[in-house]
Amino acid sequence: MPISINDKHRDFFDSVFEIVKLIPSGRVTSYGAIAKYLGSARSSRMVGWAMNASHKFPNIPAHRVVNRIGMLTGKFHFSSITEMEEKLFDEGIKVEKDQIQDFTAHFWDPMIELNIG
DNA sequence: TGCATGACAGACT
DNA sequence: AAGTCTGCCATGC
Repeated sequence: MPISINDKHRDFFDSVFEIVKLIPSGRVTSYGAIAKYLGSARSSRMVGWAMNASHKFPNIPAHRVVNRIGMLTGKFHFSSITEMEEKLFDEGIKVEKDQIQDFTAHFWDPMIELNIG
């Protein structure tokens, strides 16, 4: 494995990736929401770290994860700083000055969405 | 080994 | 209300 993720962390990272993969196109969620869903609400920074590592894996829509106020703080970690915004735009999400417009309407909360049913 | 640093968030002042 | 501090925990130097 070229990635430096230890076994004991793989679970957390994997869980994060699983959730991120479940985010529907055109929807977004936050680091904190994912952390909370995983039972460690205060480990949102680790979710960010997981997203950093997510680029090494396929099919992880990291662009659908932003901070709690809908700001694209992670855009610098993409191959180009406009990639994140462009991908969101393609999914129908408008971004103005790194801020997702009408953020709450696009917000996808795993605590809610993954608990129904 | 110790200290600083994050794609964060919430508490506190 | 806005700025600061703290928890989280893996990494890098």
